[in-house]
Amino acid sequence: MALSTLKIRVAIVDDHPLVVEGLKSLLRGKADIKVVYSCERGEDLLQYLKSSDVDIVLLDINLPDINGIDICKHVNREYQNTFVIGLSTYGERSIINQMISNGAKGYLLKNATESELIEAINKVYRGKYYYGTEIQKAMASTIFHTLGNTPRLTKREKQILKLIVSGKTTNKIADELFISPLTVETHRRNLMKKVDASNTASLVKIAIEKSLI
Amino acid sequence: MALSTLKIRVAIVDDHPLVVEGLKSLLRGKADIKVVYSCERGEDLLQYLKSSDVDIVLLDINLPDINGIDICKHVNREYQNTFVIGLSTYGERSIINQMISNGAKGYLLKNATESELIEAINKVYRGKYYYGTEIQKAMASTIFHTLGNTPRLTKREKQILKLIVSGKTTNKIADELFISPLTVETHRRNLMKKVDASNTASLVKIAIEKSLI
DNA sequence: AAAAATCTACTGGTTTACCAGTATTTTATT
DNA sequence: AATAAAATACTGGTAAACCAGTAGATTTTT
Repeated sequence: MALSTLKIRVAIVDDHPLVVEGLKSLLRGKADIKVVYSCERGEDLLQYLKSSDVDIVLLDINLPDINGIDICKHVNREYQNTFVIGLSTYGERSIINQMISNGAKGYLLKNATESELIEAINKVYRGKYYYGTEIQKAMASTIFHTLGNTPRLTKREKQILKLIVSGKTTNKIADELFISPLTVETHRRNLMKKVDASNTASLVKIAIEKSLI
Repeated sequence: MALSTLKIRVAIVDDHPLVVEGLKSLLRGKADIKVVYSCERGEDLLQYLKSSDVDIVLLDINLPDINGIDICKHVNREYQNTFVIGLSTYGERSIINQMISNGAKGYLLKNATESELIEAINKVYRGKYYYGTEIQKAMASTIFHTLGNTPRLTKREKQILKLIVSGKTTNKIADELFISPLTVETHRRNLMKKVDASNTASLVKIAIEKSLI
């Protein structure tokens, strides 16, 4: 239908040949999409991009040489007109966050449907974002689970926890709340006991993780 | 088209009458959706739910009496067949996270399009998740921005930071890495300087916030 | 081969956090 | 009014973190 020059140029990077072939055959029938390149290693892609233009990179996260996150960062910095759509087997939230923070405009699980893939490519090509239903679900469930089993904190405890997380010391907190530092220390101890933390570091980690703040 | 009993029963909770009217008129034309209730306060909704069945609650987050997050939690716990779709003006990530963690199956910004709203109601009614494009975009951009201006950490620093965040003390880290505690302390100091933290608490906070780990 | 960055380790001192137990006062809950 | 929960504050001690400066050894980059 469309002229060759108007087609969306897609590059595929994945170390599983089966996945590459699957994606290729899925996209072969599409009039406005053209797979212009595919490879198994991240380095190969970076090499290819030096001499050729690509609109969309379908990028596996778990590559043998460099990790997908670094490639994403590099592509995003060097090529303003090339957008990355991340691909992975599991929807691990930390990875998704890192991908997004490094400029990935879309993200799909490998079991995404054909229509999701097509929609992702089209949306991202037009400058929008796209996260597959499975990714959204994974994000939601991960959030849901990491937040389960949340201990109940009192009003004062929450208040003090916030101040601890913000980096204030016991003495400063006491000053701010017009109470004795010894009281703050007691609250601190109770907080650690409630969330089962052995020191400030894990207290803060858990507070953020379970969004107790 | 569909019988009255098969329509999706929607309740609207928002303290801006204009928004309520807007939503109502948007949904009035839909054959398979029926707005069965609307109110301005969260308490009113909870009262209504005691005597009536509702499939979907369109819930504003910034309510005058109780906050939306608590209502969401309550509805989710008490009524297994009632699903909540959050509504808010801004896509603040912390709020979205809290909503999801309290069982909201969908989330939209108030400037969502008609088709987004309809799709959200239908998907959530069928047990799926739905987050509007604007929400996804807001999430992505918030993540992107909170992660901007990230200091570069060395391999060793990252390794030690991970162990600190996981709650290990300097001595334990030294043991684990077969180096002197004094070295670990130096790394610790350098880490704090790099991310501009004055103590462990803020170091951990920043590490998680900027996903340096 | 030289320069820069990273990792390593030290001295010597101050501050803050952590542990355990107790106990009074204030605020909700029944 | 009675009970429970939360907030307050203490003693006395140990452990860990924080601060500043220095500096040799190793690895990476130029």
